[in-house]
Amino acid sequence: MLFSKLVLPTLKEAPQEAEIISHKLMLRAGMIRKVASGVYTWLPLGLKVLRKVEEIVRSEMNKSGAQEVLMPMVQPKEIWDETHRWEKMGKELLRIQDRHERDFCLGPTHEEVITDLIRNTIKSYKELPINTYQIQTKFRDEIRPRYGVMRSREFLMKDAYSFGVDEESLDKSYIEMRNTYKKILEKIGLEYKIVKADSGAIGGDASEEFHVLAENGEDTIAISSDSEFAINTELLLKDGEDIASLEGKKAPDGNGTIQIKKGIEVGHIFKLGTVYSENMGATVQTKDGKSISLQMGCYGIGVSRIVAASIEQNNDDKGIVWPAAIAPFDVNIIPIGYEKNKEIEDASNKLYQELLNQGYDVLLDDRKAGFGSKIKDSELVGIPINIILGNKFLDDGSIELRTRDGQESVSNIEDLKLLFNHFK
RNA sequence: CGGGGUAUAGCGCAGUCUGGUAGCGCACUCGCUUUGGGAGCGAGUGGUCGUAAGUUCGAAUCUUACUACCCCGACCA
Repeated sequence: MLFSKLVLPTLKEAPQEAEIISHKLMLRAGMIRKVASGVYTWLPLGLKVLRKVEEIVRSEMNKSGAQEVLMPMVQPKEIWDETHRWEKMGKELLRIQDRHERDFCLGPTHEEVITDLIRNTIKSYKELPINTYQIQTKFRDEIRPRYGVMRSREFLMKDAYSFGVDEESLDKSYIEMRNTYKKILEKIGLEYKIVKADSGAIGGDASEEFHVLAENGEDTIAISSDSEFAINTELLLKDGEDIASLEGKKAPDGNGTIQIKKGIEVGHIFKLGTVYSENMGATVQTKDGKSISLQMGCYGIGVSRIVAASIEQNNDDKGIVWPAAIAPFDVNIIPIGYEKNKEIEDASNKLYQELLNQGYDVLLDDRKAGFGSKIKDSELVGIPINIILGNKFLDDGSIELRTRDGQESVSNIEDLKLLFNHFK
């Protein structure tokens, strides 16, 4: 009735395809299933987490004053020719043709589309600055997809593009996004580091990456022992030098020594300058009637990658330990003898409704299964709070509360409601 | 693309060396008994052994080609 089997299609053993912990746990917890290399279906449980991350990102972006748009995934060759990226991008750009043999690509990023929109829409400095964003599926035909949704070919990304009249305006937008990204990662509850980075193929001047710290991270970063400064080691290494040799050396910013850590890049912010606006003729008129190319910035967050990175940073031998803000459910009600005992069934159903009404995201595990399987699954999937109704409830009305981090307490149903009421 | 590996039921595996027509655990279905840490008993369902060709009386097993997937490198949110 309340419980759909598709919510918990858990696996006792991880499929052979998975190597790292987050990938294994996402498969075991029934969050994702592979369709092709680097291409995944999100199951209900995984999608709930993905949507929670997405909502936090959206809400912080909106607070920053950015405007949400939705651009197409399929993009015509013509605009990519204008920036010469149709040539430059290589095989990572998945090219397709329509029935008229016109060339298109699946969007790996959207600088061309957004710049096209802005040049046709914004004509005066008075309408600037502006920051636009979207949360949308990207496709990059990665040389080697791996680690499940950590490095997939199709993935969900929030990409934002700012436009302003001068460098000062760009700086402001950049700082605004930098602060917004901090808020997003803090709200989600991840340990992260802002890292000086190479701006790569997208081009432009300055750029910084946001790394979630985790042992299995693909990037290696050098952190100053005595300051907030961090830099991607790919910028530090000279030819033939290995990463280990950096450890303990003087930090690049002069504050203490270098500590080496592994990180997962979940965000990247760039000052693009006028590269795209010059190529595509995105100009506005200034106060004194001069025509100038727009100063652009672009800011990306890997929404689906954050889900994997969160698991990579927060897990134990039992399974996933979600930060509360993005857990698929807040509470799991575990009845023992649900289908056999009317008293348990009624109490569970009632509690489920009431918590739902109070605004909690609640699951009722009404499967015909023993306590062992239910609690194991709950721990695997990482639901922060479990409410157990069993023999003790029948005896004297007591209910057990058990958190994912192992704290147990006993209560009765009225006190429990008061407690939950208090927290909401 | 270079190097390494895997492919047998939904998942994990054995069987391959030494050819004889496919098996185990979990899951699933039915029945009864169970229900506070992945329940027990009984009865079942499910596989053209990745694909194609070859060798052979006979191929999961030997040969060749191909494909998919995974891992290590360059790319990236």
